[in-house]
Amino acid sequence: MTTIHDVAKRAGVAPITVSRVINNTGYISPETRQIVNKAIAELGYVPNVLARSLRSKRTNTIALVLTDITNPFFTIMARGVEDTASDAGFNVIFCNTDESEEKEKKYIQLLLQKQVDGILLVPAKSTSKSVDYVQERDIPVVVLDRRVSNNLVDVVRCDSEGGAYQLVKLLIDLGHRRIALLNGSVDVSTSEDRLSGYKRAMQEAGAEAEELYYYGTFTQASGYELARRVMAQTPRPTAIFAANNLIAIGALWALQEMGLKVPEEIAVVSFDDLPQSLVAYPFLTVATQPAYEMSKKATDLLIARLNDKAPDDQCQNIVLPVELIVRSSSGKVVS
Amino acid sequence: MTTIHDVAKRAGVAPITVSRVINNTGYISPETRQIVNKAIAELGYVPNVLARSLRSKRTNTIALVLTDITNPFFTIMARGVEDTASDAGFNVIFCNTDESEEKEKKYIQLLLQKQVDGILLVPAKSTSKSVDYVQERDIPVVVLDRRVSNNLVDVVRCDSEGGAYQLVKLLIDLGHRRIALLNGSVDVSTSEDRLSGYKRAMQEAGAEAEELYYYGTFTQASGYELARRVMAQTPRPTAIFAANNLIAIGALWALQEMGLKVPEEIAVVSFDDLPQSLVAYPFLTVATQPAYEMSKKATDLLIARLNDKAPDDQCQNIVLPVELIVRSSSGKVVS
DNA sequence: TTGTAAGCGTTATCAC
DNA sequence: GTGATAACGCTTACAA
Repeated sequence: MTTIHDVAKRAGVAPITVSRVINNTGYISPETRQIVNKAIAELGYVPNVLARSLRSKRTNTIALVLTDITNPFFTIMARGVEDTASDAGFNVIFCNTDESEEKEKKYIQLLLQKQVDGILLVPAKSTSKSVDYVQERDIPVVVLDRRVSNNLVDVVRCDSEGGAYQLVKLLIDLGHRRIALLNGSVDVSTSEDRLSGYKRAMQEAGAEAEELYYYGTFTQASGYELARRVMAQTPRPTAIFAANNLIAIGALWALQEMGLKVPEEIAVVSFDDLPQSLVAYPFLTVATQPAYEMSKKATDLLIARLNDKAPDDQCQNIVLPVELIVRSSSGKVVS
Repeated sequence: MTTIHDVAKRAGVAPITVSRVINNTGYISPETRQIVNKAIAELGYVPNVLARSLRSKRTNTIALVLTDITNPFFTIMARGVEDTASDAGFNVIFCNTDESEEKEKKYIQLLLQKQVDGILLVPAKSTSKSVDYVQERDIPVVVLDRRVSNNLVDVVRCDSEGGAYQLVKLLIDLGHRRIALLNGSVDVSTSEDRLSGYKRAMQEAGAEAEELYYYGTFTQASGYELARRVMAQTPRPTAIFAANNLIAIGALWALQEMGLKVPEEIAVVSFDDLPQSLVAYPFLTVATQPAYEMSKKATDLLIARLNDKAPDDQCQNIVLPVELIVRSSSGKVVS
């Protein structure tokens, strides 16, 4: 393996001079720089960032801890973080927790071992102890997508309550009163907030509006399960509000199996859109979150913290608006 | 920051003893182990893997270099690599090259700087010099999903030629003779192989079968573009073979805009399925690749190489079969 | 503009 | 079973 010493010897300079050339620090005469660069090229030298980081106490690496990268919402988020971090000279390590607090803890520990400069966290549970654990070790954290019980932390997320309200309001305006919410997991703030928005809209609709909500998980399997259960009731709901895109798809599978036509026999709306590039015939009415923009904002904030560019006397709580996209699955006015 | 020295001092032992406890190496008396573990817990000590790796020359980290993680095919691959590597005690760094040789080169360099133990590479071009560059520095590489001009490297991929043949054969058996292939990029082996399979099937069909193929990129935008161009011809093709899922979706957008019904007015088949969890009403006839299994195999092979468990006198060339899934988009027999 | 010396936190090597 | 010492490859602090 070629080290900085080998390069220095070949160039006839001291190792620190090579270091200065590599890092563009301090004054170097053009001639020396050229000689050093020649030696680097001839030897095919690649600096060892482990050694660099050990000495400099900076890894230029941040981590994104999320629940499941195969969910397109998080895939897009991952791209947003990667693109933003990369532009700022940072690398990103991704970790999937599968909504498990235990996995989250394990990964957080690993990341601290790796001396990451900062962490972006989508907490598995709103009661997550991970934020405290990281903060105790003086590593900056920014919480992404979900609220967390700890107040002394930066949070960047979208307006789940407002989005849910808009979707349910739309259904109500279309004439629906029996609207079932197929929700995600308990203990996740987005579930709670979407329920709050649902309740607000339902309560505004008055006494005939009947609240029907069910917790599950944010997966297609759970959406399928809940939809079957809900549709077995009498009288049946006339509309379904799925708390995310995977739940919505699971529900659509169930409805199709049961021979129910959307939106004629049952209206469906959902939180989270699917990326345009993955859908042949878009027909789901959704509240869509700016996933890319959100992750970009969070990454910028984290990097600002790393560079002491953000006022650390107070935490930021950034809430981005969601956009209602009305397509055919919500149907027309019900008489 | 708490170091191994702090723990050693508190436990009244030498640093190396703490090291032995952490790593479970050598003989340690149960009492000493307990004392050390107590000190670790009390101080909230987290080992610095930078220092460890610098000394031990092992990072327990591998890298997956792919083109775009927002393509579900690669998202699944990423999960496969992560899950497999994690089980074997390795961490994974992901990099998106966006099919750019330049980005690929930049990332490869970065990964070598980070001293990754090995690299899984989906090469941007089949002429990629990256494999050589990495091998010159004695880092094991396994090439994933695509062939590469260098023969002295392990490759794990799927049978693009066979899958393409099956899809086109299906169309031919259904009566189609004017079949347009909307292909991916030139210089990517999967494009070449899918074209080969297409040609083989077309040639078997005899003289009336008219070869129509177009190169683009593996994106929805390109599929849209090519479909518009192809469908403007007279006489029009009666079937489209999209070289991947994104191209297929782009083509479907174009066909819908042009008011052409699938499969009544034009049949469509595609390479790569979309994950079940993302599709409400599956209707595309596809050749689906075992992405998760492929990435698992590749990761296992790489890790075997890292542990000197694979015979290194010869490279492996693993080709996995693809599966034909016939749905409605390919239509019924054309009279 | 360039160089010397020391140290980052850990483990390999050898010793007891 | 446990420990002393040196070294991994680099950069900080200080000097010249």
